[in-house]
Amino acid sequence: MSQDLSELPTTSYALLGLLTLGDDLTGYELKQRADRTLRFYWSSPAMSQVYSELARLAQHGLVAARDDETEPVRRSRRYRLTGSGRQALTAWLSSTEAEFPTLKHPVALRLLLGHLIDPEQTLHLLENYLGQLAERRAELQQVRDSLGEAGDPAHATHRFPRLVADWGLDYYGSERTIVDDLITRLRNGVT
Amino acid sequence: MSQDLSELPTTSYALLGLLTLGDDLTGYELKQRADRTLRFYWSSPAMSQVYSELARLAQHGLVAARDDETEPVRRSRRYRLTGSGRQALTAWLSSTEAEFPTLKHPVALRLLLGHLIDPEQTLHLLENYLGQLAERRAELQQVRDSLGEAGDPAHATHRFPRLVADWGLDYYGSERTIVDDLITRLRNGVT
DNA sequence: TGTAGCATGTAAGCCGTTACATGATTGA
DNA sequence: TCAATCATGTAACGGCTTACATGCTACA
Repeated sequence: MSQDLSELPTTSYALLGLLTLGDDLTGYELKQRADRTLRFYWSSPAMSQVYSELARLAQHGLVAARDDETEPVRRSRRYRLTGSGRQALTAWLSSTEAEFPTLKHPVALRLLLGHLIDPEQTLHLLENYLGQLAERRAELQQVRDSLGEAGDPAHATHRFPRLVADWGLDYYGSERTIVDDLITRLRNGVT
Repeated sequence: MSQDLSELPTTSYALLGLLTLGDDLTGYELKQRADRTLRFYWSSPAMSQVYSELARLAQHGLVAARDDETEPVRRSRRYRLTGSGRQALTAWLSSTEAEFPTLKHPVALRLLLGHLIDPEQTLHLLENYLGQLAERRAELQQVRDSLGEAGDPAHATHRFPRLVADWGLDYYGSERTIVDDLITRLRNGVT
C-alpha cells in the first residue's frame, strides 16, 4: 500500500491533516470539522467527496477504518490516521512547494464589468458584499474564540489553528476597509 | 439560439465580459487578456478551454465568429460579442447575486499543520510566500500602470479595471503585512 | 408520529487541466 | 534554418458537485 508519493490532490492532504488535529472521526464528523476550519481558506468538500476521499485514503493505507461492531447493516465507521498516513503527510509538507493561492472573486469580476450596469447596482453589489463579509467574519470569530488564548497551556495544540484563524480575521478586516474605500471612490465620481 | 438564461458557468460570463472591454479578439488574444486581468481575481482558463468556451458561446449565439477570409486551412478566427451576448451578460449581472469569494490558500493550509513540521520549515514557508507575493504584486502593478490615472479622459474606459487592479494591489499589500506579523509571532515563540 | 440530525454511500455530469497534434509566420 | 510565437483544436481524465437512495436515533 501507499507507494507513489504526493500523487494525491491537495484536498486529500487537507483531510488527512484534519485527522491529525484530534481523534478518530467518522466521515460525517470529518465533514463537520472541514466546515468549521477548512472552509475559510480552502474549501469544504461535499459530503459525498469526503466519503470517496476516505475510501481512497484507506486504499492507499493512509487511514484505517474501524467499523463499529454493532451488527446493523452499516452504522458508524471511524477513521484514524495510520503511520504511513502521517509519514505521507509530513513528506508532502516538507518535500513539495506550496502553490500560490487561488482566488475566485465574483464581486471583483462584476466590478470589472461596472460599465455595463448602472452605478446604483454597482454600489449595491459592494454593499451586499460588505454584509456577507461581516457574516463570514462573525462565523470565523466564533471559531477563533473556541481556540483559546495565546499562552494558555490548555490550548497549546491550537497554536497553529489559532494563527490561521487570526490570519483569516485580518484578511476579512482588510477586505472590509478596501471595499469601504472603493465605495467612497465610486460615490465621489471620477474615480 | 440563446434561450436558457444564466445556465452558463461564471467563467463563460467572464470571457464574455472581456469581449466587451475592447475589440474583437481571437481565442489566442482572449487568453492573453485573461492572463493580464482575469488571472488576478478569477482564474485564467487554459488555452484549450478558451477555444471550447468560445465554441459554446457561439452555439448559444452570444458571440459570432468572423473567419479571416484568407484561404489557408484554419488561420485566424475573430470573435465579437453579439447583441444577445451583451444582453445575456447584463441580464446575468443584474439578475443574479454575486457569490462569496472562494479562496484556495495552500500556505494557510500548511500553516494549520505547523505542528507536523519543524519551526524553521514553517518560517521558510511564509518567507517564500512573501517572495511570491511581491512578484505577483509587481506584475499587477504593471497592469495597473498601463491603465492610466483617475481623471485622465484618455483612459476613461479603464475606470473599472483600474478600481479592480487597485483592489488587488491593496489585497496583496495587506496580505504582506499580515504574514509579516505572523512571522514575528512565530519567531517570538508562545502565541 | 413525524421531523431533524446522524450516517453512508452511488451515479451522472460539468468544469477545467494536461497532453497531444498540427501548421503558419517572423525574426535571429 | 531553426526557434519562438501565433493560432486552433481533440482526447483523456481528474476533481468536485448535485441529485438520489437508504436507514437509524432522538426528540417534540
